[in-house]
Amino acid sequence: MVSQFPENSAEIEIPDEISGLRMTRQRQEVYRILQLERNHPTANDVFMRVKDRLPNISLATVYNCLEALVQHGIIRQVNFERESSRYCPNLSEHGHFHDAATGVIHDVDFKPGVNLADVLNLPPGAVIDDVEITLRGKLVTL
Amino acid sequence: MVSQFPENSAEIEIPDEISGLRMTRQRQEVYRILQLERNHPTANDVFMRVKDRLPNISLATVYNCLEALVQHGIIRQVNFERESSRYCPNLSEHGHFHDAATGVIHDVDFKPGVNLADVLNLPPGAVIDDVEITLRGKLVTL
DNA sequence: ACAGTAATTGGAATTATTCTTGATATTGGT
DNA sequence: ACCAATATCAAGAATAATTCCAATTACTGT
Repeated sequence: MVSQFPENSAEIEIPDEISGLRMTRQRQEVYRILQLERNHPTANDVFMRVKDRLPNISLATVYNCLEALVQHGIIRQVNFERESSRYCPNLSEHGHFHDAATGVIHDVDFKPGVNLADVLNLPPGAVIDDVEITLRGKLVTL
Repeated sequence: MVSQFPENSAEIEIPDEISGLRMTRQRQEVYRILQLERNHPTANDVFMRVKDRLPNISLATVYNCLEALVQHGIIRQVNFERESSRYCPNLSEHGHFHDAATGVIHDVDFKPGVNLADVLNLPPGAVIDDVEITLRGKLVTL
């Protein structure tokens, strides 16, 4: 089953299955919110938004859906300090800039052709599976 | 007051005050553990270790001490995913390599002369206060 | 020594997240 | 289409790290 409500202009088509994960109605709606809200929502943010469409969904289900999507590499889980986890659908390898003034989190792309080993003194024999770069600072209006 | 127990070979002298923070007995002992245990202990790890010397210390105090030390820039707080916070006395700007096999966390230094703006497409006007780089992977014996 | 401030304790409270259990839904085989 | 097996969901209880709070205790400057 693909998404209902084609009357909504912000509609996003989500298939029945993504990389081996069966996209149930709940997972579709959770995923849709992430596509629409590009501001790195928390599980609770997603929960509140998704209730518009699925009034009976539970927070536990939102957590389950997010976990399933993360596990299948469909979305990314992002953590800042000890704050609640945030989720983003941007799969390209990227970092995050956390604006201290506004609290807004901006995606930061790597410049092409950059190699980590050029920048860091990695321990010998280190094979990197995952990189996480977080910047904190302010946006100064020029 | 400086540290008692000079008979301990692993003794580390800790002054009465560090960068404006009064070093109480509890803060001294917490800080000492961090200097001795360079393996990024959690608050609870520190708590258990520090009880050898201060049997009546409370976990809340360990948290308070760690917070005071972090706030005064004497130690750094490091977070991995949603795991409990870890603490390290290495103040030089560095990243962390998390060995998935052993769970050990290695400090990773930046190569000299590297500028973040060379590597990342920062949003215009971004002033960076803090950088956090975490790598996850395995150490392969060559 | 005294008053005022800061730090410590121990336990309760908080918060994000996970777990558990029973109900629902979906799939594949016949 | 029907049934059994499996997967998912919902609701609330449980957990774990951390913070908060109120009552002592320690330290500081005068």
